[in-house]
Amino acid sequence: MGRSGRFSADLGTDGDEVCRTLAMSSELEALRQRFIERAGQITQSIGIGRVIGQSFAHIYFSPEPQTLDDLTQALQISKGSASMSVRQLEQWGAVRQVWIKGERKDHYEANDDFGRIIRRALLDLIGRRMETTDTLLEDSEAYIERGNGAPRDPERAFMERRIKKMRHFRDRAQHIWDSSVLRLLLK
Amino acid sequence: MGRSGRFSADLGTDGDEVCRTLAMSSELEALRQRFIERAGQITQSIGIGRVIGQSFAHIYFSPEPQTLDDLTQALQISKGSASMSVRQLEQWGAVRQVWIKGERKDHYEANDDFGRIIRRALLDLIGRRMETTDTLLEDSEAYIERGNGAPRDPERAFMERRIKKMRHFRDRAQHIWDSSVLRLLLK
DNA sequence: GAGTTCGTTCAATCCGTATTGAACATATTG
DNA sequence: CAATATGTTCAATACGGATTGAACGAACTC
Repeated sequence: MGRSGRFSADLGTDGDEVCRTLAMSSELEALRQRFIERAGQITQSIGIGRVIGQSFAHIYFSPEPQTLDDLTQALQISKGSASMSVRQLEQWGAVRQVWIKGERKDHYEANDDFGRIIRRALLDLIGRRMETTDTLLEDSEAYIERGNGAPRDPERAFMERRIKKMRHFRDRAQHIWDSSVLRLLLK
Repeated sequence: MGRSGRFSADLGTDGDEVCRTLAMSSELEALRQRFIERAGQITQSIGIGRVIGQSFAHIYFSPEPQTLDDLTQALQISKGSASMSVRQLEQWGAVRQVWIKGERKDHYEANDDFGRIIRRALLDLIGRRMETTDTLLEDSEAYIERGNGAPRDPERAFMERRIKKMRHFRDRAQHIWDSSVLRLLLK
C-alpha cells in the first residue's frame, strides 16, 4: 500500500495535503512566515505585486516542491493569482517545474541562485524601458541638427544644451548598466 | 512702469504669467511636452509617482526658474501636489531654490548633474530597505546558533541551508551596492 | 493690525492596478 | 465519451497609494 494509499477513497476531501509540508517547530515556522511576509513587502514596494514575493519565498522555504494548491492554501490567494505569479517566476528562472512521478499537479521548486534571478528580472523590467526613451532623444537631436543654420534664438540654444546633457547622461547610464551592474550581479 | 506693472489692478487675474516662459517654436514645445510626459511615465513606473518626474522635467526644460504656480498651470496639478513634489525633488538635490529680487514666490531651477541626483534618490529609496530585512536574517541565525547541539531533523537542516544562502547573497548584494553602483553613478 | 499672498498639511477622494473567481481550455481517467 | 482534475484567462472588483483642495500658518504690505 504505502505511497499509493493516497488514492484510497476513505480519506475524502484533501487528506493527502497534510503530508506536503512536514510539521515544523513553531518557532521555525514563525521565522518562515516572517520571511514570506517580508518578501511580499519587498516585491510590493518595487512595484511587481505582493504575491510574487510571497510565492517565491513560500517555495524557497519549502523542502518539497510545491503545487499551485499549496500556494492558494498557504498564502490565502486565489487560483488565478497563484497561476500568474508562478508563471512570472518561471519566466525569470526563479522557480522551475519538476515532475513527480504519479502526480498530476505541477510541482515547482525554487532556484537559489539569486544573482541570476535578479539579473533576469532586471533585464526584463528595466532593459526595455531604456529603448523607449531613445526615440524621443533621437527626435530631439534630429530637430537640432536640421535647424543648424537657422537664426539663433536663446530659447533654442537653451534647449540644445539641455538635450545634449541628457544624451551624455543617457549614454553613460547605458554603459554602466551594460558593463558593470549586470556583470557584478551575475557572478 | 515696466517690471512693477504686475501690481496694476487693471490686469486682473493672471496677466503676469504670460512672461514666465517665452514663446517656443511649436515643434520645440512639442518635444518639451514629450520629455515631460516621458519623465512622468518613468517615475511612475518605478513607483515614486508621476508628478515627481513631470515636475522635474518641466523645471529642467525651462530657461527661467519656475514657481509652484507655474507647475500647477503647466502640468494641471493641484497646489498641494506641486508643493510636495518640489520638496521631494529638493531633498534629492534635483532642484534648488533661487532667490529672485523683488519676487515673493519661491523659484526653483534644476540641477543637471544627474549622477548625483540619482545617487541621492537611490540611497534614500533603497538604502533603508536593506536594513529592515537584516533583523529577520539575524533572528534566524540566532535561532540556528542557539539550537546547535540539538537533535537534527531534516526540516531544520534544510532551513539552515536556505538561511545561509540568503545571508551569503545579502552580504554580496550589500557589497556591490556600497562599493560599485553608487561610486560608478557618482562620477 | 487687518488684509494679502504663498507655502504646507492632511483627511477625503479618486484612480490605477493587483487580485479575484467564474468560465474556459486541456489533460487524464475509467 | 462522460466525468474529473488541473491550469489559464480576463472581465469585474477591491484595495492602496497618489492626488486633491480646504484649512491653516507664516511672511509680507500698507
